[in-house]
Order: sequence, then structure tokens, then C-alpha cells
Amino acid sequence: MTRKKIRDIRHEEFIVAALEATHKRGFHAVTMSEIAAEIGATAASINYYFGSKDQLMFETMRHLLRILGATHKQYLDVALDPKDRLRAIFDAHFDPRFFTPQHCSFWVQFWSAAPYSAHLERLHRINQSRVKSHFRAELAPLVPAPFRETMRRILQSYLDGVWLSVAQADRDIDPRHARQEARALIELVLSAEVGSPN
Amino acid sequence: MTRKKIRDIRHEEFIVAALEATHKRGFHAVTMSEIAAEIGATAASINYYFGSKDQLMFETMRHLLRILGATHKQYLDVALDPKDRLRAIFDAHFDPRFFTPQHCSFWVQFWSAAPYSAHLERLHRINQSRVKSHFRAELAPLVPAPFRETMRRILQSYLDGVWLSVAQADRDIDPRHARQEARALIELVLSAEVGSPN
DNA sequence: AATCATTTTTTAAACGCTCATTTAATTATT
DNA sequence: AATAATTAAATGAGCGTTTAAAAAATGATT
Repeated sequence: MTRKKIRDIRHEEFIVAALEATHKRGFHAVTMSEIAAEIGATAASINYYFGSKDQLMFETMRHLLRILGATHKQYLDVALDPKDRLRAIFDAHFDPRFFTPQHCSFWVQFWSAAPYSAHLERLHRINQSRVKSHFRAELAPLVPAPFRETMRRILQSYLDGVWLSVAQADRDIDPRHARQEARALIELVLSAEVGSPN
Repeated sequence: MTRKKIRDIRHEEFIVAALEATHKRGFHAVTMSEIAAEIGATAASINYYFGSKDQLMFETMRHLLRILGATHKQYLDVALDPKDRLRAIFDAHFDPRFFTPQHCSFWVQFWSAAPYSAHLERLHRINQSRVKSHFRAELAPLVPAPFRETMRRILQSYLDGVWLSVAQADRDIDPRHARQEARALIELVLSAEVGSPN
């Protein structure tokens, strides 16, 4: 019997509402009332369930991270070789379940606000080191050590950059295309002719 | 006679103050008083010179764009071949005069806030299409047409991503190193073996 | 040089508004 | 009847902006 408790239902609803409202109005501009209105509720009930606005935003980001983690795991489970495992990182980030305008907006704005809140900062650090170690692990069998860190930073910056430009909507959301370009970049990185200056 | 008018002096001072204060407190969190305090002035005088907080932030970004534009021009002036011209884009963005923690913070937060303000949005669109056409022009002699747009998006996303990760201070500011990695990426892109799937 | 009117620059204080949060009461559920 | 969920209204703090007055700079006239 998967009879959900009301508490869990509201939790989910408000998080979806926060994503939608943030996308519409911006991370800082959005108000409790706007978020609540998204599901026909009232600002006070957010505090009843989450305690504060900050906490709601925090939980919303954790929600995104859970989706990302689960999606990543799925791709890893079907990966056949090291290259597949590297692709899995991008495939997860660019999965249609994760790569949506709402999520992009929230994602980018949350991270750019993170350095100014100890609470959010912590989440950022955890996530960042998780992604970093994933990249390192997957690159290990593919790229010789001296170039590995450079390649990792290139891939990781690219990944961040895609989100940024999508959040600014000068690029449409197209998961399939995003994945395709990520693969192109992966090919470039893996085909690197070592040390060809000028 | 370079006797500056007080108006120009204050303009400059407040813009520097805005960069510093924003870096410390965050784009949205920072207050007029904090910015003014940065140079021992008072919030009201910001409005005297700029009219509003929004306008100050707007002018501050224009200031950054002017620095970037001038720096870029310098590099273009000494570029000897197409590859140099492509490098010039990255060299300008990663020039020590431009690539500072304060500028990074402001840069990233400004752009992520831009979609929610018509005023800022306009600045974003102008800048974005400027950068885009620069990339296109410089890539034209270097990359065959069918792959040019993909390569451009890869380079541009990478560029954005570097800023994002620097703003989050999980990567130290090191202009020389940033440039070096950008060159590595350029080499990758230019050495692309066309159409090598799987 | 000195005075004084005029303009520019600066500030302290007041204003008004928004918004997150709290409280106390109401409605729904068990 | 008791507990959980929800809300309307009150609270209070923070902030950008306005205003009116003070202070500083300017410059014309002795």
C-alpha cells in the first residue's frame, strides 16, 4: 500500500511549485506567496512544512540532486565500457527528466547564490566533489595521467557552461542535441594528440 | 589637461565599490549602504549619481564590458593568424585586468539575474550576440562549416563554465593557467578528426 | 584677497513598501 | 474528542528611494 502521507505529498508539491515559480520570477525575486499560489496554497503553509523559505530552496536543490543521482545510476548500470561510463555523466545531466527549463533556471541561480550562504555552500561543496570524483574515476582508464586533470576541467566547465547558457534561454532546451554535442566533445578529448603545441 | 570632473570620479568609484561589495555580499543581498560604505559615502549619493540601484548595477556591467572589449581589441591588434585571433577571445576573458574574483562574481550573478529584468536582459542579448559573432568569424577559416557551430558552442559553453566555477571559488583565479587550458581546448577543437563516431 | 551669492555635492532622517515569519483561530481529518 | 492542516491577519525588520537641509565648492564682484 503506497498510501502517501499528506506530509510527503505537500513536500513534493511545494518543491515542484518552487521550481516553477523560481523559473518564472527568479531565485531571489520569487516570494513565498507566489510559490504557494502555484498550488493554490498559502505562504504560511510553506513554513508549516519547511520551516523557512531558505529551507524550502535547500530541499528543492536536494530534490534535483536526487533525480540526478538516480538517473546517473541508471546510465551507469547499462554502461558497457569506460567510454560509456564517461558518457553516463553527461547523459544523466542531459536526460529529459532532469534537463528542463525549470530545473536549469533553478540550478544555475542556486549555485550562483551558494557562495553567500553557509547552508547552500555546503550542498555545493558536496555536489562539486561528487561530480569531480566521478569524472576522475571515469577518465582514469581513458586519458593518461598528465592530461587527465586538464581534460576533466574542460569537461566539467563545459557542463556548467551549458547550464548557464540554457538558463539564459539563448539556447533552446533539446536534450538529444545536448547529448550529441557532449559526445562530440568527449570524442575530441579522447582523441587528443598529446603535446602538439602551436 | 586631464582634470576629471567630480561626476566622473564618483562614477568610477561607485562602480568599483559595487564590484567589491557584490563580491562580498552577493548580487541581490548587497545593499546600497554597503556599496556606499565601501568608499565612505552614503546610500543617497548613489541615487544622486546613478538614479537607482538597478542603474548602478547596469552601469557596472557596462564598465566590465568596456574593459573586456578594449582588452580583446588589444589582442586582436597583435594577432598574426586565424588561430591567434581565436585565442584572442580567450586571452581577453582571461586577462588579469579582467579575470579577477570580483569581476567573476559580478559577471556570473549578473548574467544569471539578467533573464528576469528587461533592462539587464537587453545588455545580455547584445553581449551574447557580439561574442557569438566573434567566435563564428574566427572559427570560419579554421573549422569546416558543418562542424563550426558545434565547435563554437563547445568553446562558448566552456568559457561560460570557467566563469561559473571560478565564481564559486572551487577553482582559484589563475589567469595564466586559465589561458593555458583554453589553448589546450582550442588545440583539441582544431585537431578534430571529422566524423569518428563511437 | 575677501566677501557673498549661487550652484554642486553630501547627508540624515523620514517614507513607504515588500516580504518572511509568527500567532491565533478555523477547518479538516482521524 | 483530539490531532493535523490551513489560513487570515498581525508583526516587524530591511531596504530603496525621496526630501529637505547642511556643507562644500565655485565664481563673480569688490
